[in-house]
Amino acid sequence: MKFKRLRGMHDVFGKDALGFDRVERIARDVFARFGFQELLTPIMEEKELFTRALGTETDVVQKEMYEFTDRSKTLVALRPEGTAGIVRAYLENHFDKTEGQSKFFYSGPMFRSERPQAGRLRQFHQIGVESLGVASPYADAETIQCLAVYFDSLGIKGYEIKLNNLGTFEEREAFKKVLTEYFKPREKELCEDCKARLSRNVFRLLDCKTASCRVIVERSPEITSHLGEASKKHFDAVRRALDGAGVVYQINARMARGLDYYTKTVFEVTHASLGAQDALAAGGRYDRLVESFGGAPTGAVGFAIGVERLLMCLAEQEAGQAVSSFFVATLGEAALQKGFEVLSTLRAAGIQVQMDFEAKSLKSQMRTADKIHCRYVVILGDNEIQKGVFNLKDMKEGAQEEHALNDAVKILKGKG
RNA sequence: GAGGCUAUGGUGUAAGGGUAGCACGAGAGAUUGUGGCUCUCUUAGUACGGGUUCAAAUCCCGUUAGCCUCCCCA
Repeated sequence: MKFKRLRGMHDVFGKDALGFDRVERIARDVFARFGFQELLTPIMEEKELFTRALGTETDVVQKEMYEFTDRSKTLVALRPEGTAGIVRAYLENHFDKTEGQSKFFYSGPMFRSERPQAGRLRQFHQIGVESLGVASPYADAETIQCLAVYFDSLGIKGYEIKLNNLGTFEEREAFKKVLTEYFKPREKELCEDCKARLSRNVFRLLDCKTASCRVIVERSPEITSHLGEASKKHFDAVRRALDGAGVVYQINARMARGLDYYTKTVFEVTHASLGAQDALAAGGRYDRLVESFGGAPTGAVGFAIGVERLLMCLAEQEAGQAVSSFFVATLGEAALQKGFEVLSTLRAAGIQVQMDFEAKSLKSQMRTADKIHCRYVVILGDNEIQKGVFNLKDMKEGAQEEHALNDAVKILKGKG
């Protein structure tokens, strides 16, 4: 074959397509219950939007974005995540002026040019939620609870919610110094990766998997004890609210996030069955992002779920059931013509019905009907056409009845 | 982006220098216009490009893709 799909990009069909559909349907239902409205943004934006939002130093921006200059010489990028676009749309459509608070959900493809692996694709899908215009810790708790309720509704077992608080930008900068001062004298004992992380991004050092680094990390200062009063109070309030709502979580004081926009609350949902790419969803508060886009200081919190990873966690779903309940089988050219008419009439009446235009023998048509799990077959041959009737076979019972062609819609509706 | 492992009909697999085989699937048929079970027949493959050899699915090199770990993240 001449063409192949691009690396890290998948075709979705069959069981996966059903999974996508189910996951999105339940998301709509649950998110609506929590008051989130759908907001779909374009998959392309000015590149600058993402570098501003995510931070120029992040890997996502530095080496993973699909970017190009379009015909009008604008530097654009395929979105690597959903939040930046939502915040842009929030400001551009004046939600900040017309609504006290705005709660959105979205669903769609994201693009990151990484080396593919199970659970890591170049085009992947996220479903996410953003609450804008709320600084209250209850919004954090609501968001996290919404995520938990969603996973429970899908029937996902064994997921873990990890919670941390990174403080304000200022607190985080101050803590970065504290951390660097702690690790610097121990640099020689660190692994090669961590030596690099020390100057590039100290926070990443905290979740290093090397045993030797872990020993050092375990005794490192924790950010929770370096927070200001406001951040501490916020964190406590989030925890109390979650406890009150019965959401189970774990505090992980060493959890860092890769995107620069997070402030205060951050969280991550992991699942042990996923292997190396074990983050099922992640999110947090980003109180400075709206401001950095030129809006007023605006509290905001949200999360994104990796749809493909979610599907990997779901137990094997039932195989696809009948694509339709009725099948039209014909014999001969005249019947084929008549059959097509009947087919169209039935479909216009809202009945799910299939027909095989190629089949030669009645036998092969019956076989096809059986294979796609049709319960009833409408049989049309010259005999029937002359009498103005059709035969209806019940594939399950094996019984067969004759009815007037004019009553077809009425009869089939009664069976359906 | 780094290291490693892998690649045989549509799918799952066998053959480990000497005839590419099996199962499932798909298609047709088993007394005239009736599915499922059974039987028969048909279908279709060594990822791609080089090299070694009398001979390559098998050995070597490269490419591509997938997977695992790292990195990163959803």
